[in-house]
Amino acid sequence: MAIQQNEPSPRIPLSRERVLRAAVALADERGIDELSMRKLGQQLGVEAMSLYNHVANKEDVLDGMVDFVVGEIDPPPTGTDWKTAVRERALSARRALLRHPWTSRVLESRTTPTPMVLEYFDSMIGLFRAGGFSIDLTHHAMHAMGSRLFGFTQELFDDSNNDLDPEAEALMLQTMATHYPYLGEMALAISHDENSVVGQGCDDQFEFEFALDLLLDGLERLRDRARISQ
Amino acid sequence: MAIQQNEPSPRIPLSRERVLRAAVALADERGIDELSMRKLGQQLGVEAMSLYNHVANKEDVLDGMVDFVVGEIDPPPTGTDWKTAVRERALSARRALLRHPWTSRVLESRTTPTPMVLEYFDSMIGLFRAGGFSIDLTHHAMHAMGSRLFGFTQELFDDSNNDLDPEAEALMLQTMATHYPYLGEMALAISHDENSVVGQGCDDQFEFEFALDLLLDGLERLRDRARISQ
DNA sequence: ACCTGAACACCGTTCAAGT
DNA sequence: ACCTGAACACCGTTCAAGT
Repeated sequence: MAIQQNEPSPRIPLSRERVLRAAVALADERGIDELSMRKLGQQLGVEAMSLYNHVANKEDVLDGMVDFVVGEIDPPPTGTDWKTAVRERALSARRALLRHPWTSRVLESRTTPTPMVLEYFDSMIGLFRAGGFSIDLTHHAMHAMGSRLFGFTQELFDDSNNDLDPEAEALMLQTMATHYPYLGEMALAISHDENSVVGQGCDDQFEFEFALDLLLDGLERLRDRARISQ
Repeated sequence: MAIQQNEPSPRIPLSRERVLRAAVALADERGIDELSMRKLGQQLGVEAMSLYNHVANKEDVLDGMVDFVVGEIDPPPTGTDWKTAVRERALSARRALLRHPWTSRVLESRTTPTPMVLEYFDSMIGLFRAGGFSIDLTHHAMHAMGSRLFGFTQELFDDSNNDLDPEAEALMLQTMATHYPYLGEMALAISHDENSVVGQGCDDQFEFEFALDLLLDGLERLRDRARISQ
């Protein structure tokens, strides 16, 4: 005979999973600015301090929330050409972000990408590579996909807050290559000089102009086509 | 005989201008997370409460900070073709945002664009129009410039938090058209049906796919060109 | 092992009181 | 007209204390 209670999910024990789910739900309903550890605890019928048994701190919660959304992105379709595969993936990502509109702002505040985010990028790189793109062009393509052309290029790997020594750096690159083969391949190709670090060797100015010119050229072509057909 | 003091800018009276300058400097040096009304006051040698004589609240400060950065973007060059004009403008915007890296995150949190931001968009639209782009293609071009293709389209005018009645809406569109001619032209063209509001009539899904396909087609072209030349 | 109460060092903002 | 001190309702987080 189960005892009925009005409390939200009363008997289910707290867990990281449950905390993150509640955080996503709260942000979806009330906005990310309304998310606080205290309100999150309240939502789970628990004091805020209890959350720290399942989660390191609020930053950890935010990381977990991003992972939750990234986890909702469909895996790349199989048996199609690279273009529809990349296309479907980007559209699926867009749908996930539309379901959780706070994600882009939270993403912008993250300093280091989580494994899930890296996995998403890695598989996206894999699609380009499988489509016959050179490492170099794939690299530019990835930057172009993420850039905002009103003045801002999203840096995938911000190397400015990097306090690792070269050996640790090389080791990290090594282990990364085993988990994210395409990311590793690209990182290696980009930084094959002495002081090589992941993301260094990215000429962000070049990448910005690459995406910008790709768009401008495409737009010009469309304009001229419209003129001719008139 | 001026009296010397070590206090930072002691005799200069407080003003909105001075508050915003200090806010930008503080965010540049210590990061946007470190910006608080209390620290901002401290930086100006004043209690936090004094700031409220020159600024409505913290949101107002953030709006002012964005305007400060947008104000640093160079005016569009004259006497050049549309492409170099748009290009120079985008590159200038990028330089401004690189000088103040917190801007993109603050921009993302703004709900309504300030007049300065509108002016920036308006003049950008003007460049496309002067370059012979149709209103329609200009509209798509503007969306494409601002979109982030990993899943997120930046909405220039988020109409979801719009509580104006149709008459007020029409009046706003009218006054907007006088201040921002190109924006007004476009808004009018987009929403020429009954329930017309600024930004409604934007098929965001279409815009996202437009930018995405423009990039994918361009990338394909580059890949094939690289293959041939090899 | 997990949850709590009290406490600490912070927030943004209001308001009556000072000059 | 501008600045201030005290106060309010919030934060994230620590830690000793409870079960």
